[in-house]
Amino acid sequence: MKASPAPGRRRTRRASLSRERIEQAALALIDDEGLDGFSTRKLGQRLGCEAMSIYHHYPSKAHLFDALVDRIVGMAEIPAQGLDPIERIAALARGWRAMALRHPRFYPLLSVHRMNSAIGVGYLEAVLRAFDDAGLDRETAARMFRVMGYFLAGAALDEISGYAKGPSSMEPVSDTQLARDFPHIASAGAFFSPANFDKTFEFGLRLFLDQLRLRLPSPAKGRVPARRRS
Amino acid sequence: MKASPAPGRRRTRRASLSRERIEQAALALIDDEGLDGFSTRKLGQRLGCEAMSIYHHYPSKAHLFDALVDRIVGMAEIPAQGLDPIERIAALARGWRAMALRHPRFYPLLSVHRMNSAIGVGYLEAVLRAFDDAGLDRETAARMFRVMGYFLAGAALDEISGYAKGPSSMEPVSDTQLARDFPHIASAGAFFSPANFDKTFEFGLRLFLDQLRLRLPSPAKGRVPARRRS
DNA sequence: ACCTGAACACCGTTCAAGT
DNA sequence: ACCTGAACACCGTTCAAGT
Repeated sequence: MKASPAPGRRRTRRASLSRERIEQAALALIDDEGLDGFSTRKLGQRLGCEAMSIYHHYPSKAHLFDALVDRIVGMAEIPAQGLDPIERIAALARGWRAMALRHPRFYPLLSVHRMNSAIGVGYLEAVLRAFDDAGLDRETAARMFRVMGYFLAGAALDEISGYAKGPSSMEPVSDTQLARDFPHIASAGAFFSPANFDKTFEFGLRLFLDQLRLRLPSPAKGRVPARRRS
Repeated sequence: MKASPAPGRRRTRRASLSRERIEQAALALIDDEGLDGFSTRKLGQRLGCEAMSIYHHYPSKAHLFDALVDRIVGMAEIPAQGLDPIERIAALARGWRAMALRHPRFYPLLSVHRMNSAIGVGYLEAVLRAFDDAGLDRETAARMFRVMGYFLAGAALDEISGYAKGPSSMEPVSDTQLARDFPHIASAGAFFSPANFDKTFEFGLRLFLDQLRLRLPSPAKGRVPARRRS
């Protein structure tokens, strides 16, 4: 992990630059030092080249980060289309969360990123298709899709900021003040710990899926839903 | 709005610096130019002082931003405690959203900020108290509180990135490709427009409140719920 | 106590030049 | 085609100094 030159073949001078190498090194740098710790100069250092060499492969840092978004979103699991739509939706939700937690330092960027690349839209298409396949009308499917996305974004951000120290530094409330002035928060604190992230996520997902089932036109239990026109 | 010196009294040399003035100018700067456009030097320019003068009032930029978080969260409406708990929860949800949209360029920072100041925890306390007052057991109250927070965070971020151009710049999917390769997204696009933000938010809020009512021990219709011990 | 100004160690990116 | 190195216009922050 220390830019070991791998002295094998002689054709590559110094493991010449490529999008693949750059993106992997960029992701590793962000995993290690966070978005604030990232810089093109540090990335160049890891790659054994000048910072400016990167600009031959990406027109700007923003474009490199766009590529990272695609790479990470592309890692999110998409269940087979033959499965039951509700099962698919649940798997997509859990897959999104797993993807977010695989690169927690990067996720804050993803959470404000508009996913309008082919890979991003392709992922969203797979999710929305599951809602359509479940038998919801178009409007309900679209809104349920959106609401689940809200839940997923918020859950990921909460879990990530729950792991990190966070940028807050002013006057954190002490435990004694918490118990005295904020009794509800104090007594619920145990449920907000990282050990509870799984349970809270599954609780929220079940809540959502319960409402989803209530909105289905028929029970559709175990039935293969017909593909909608087009 | 252009640093007009307001030539009134002669006691103040040049409207001397204060936390109040600094924070208001900082917020205005972020509203105008976004978090990326903010810098202590630009802020000094707006205040008619050197950038370093700010450091006499805050130990660092992070501390100034913490103060802005408090200031903005403090603006979120907290409904009177006498109201019905479910009404309170709905008002708190709408109030959070309104607060987020009042300073959309700042909200991305708030979304990853740990709210552990007295003001932040005080706000969370008011929200969680409403869930407890509704009659839920402690664990359900804590998890419902968290899940609503997830929904609110995701909704705010989606609406904000829906207004802005966003950092994405690579190869946005064209409308013709969208219609061809991503038919579900294409036909649902109308429901994702800013004009639909209100409806989607209210849809999600109702979905959540419906599940909340299902979990209440008794209908509790119009009844004033007893305060829980302590 | 409150503010200044030079300085330091960083950024992303432009540009002309090297191979 | 691919990479370099100096340079430019920025950052947040330290520090010694001014009033």
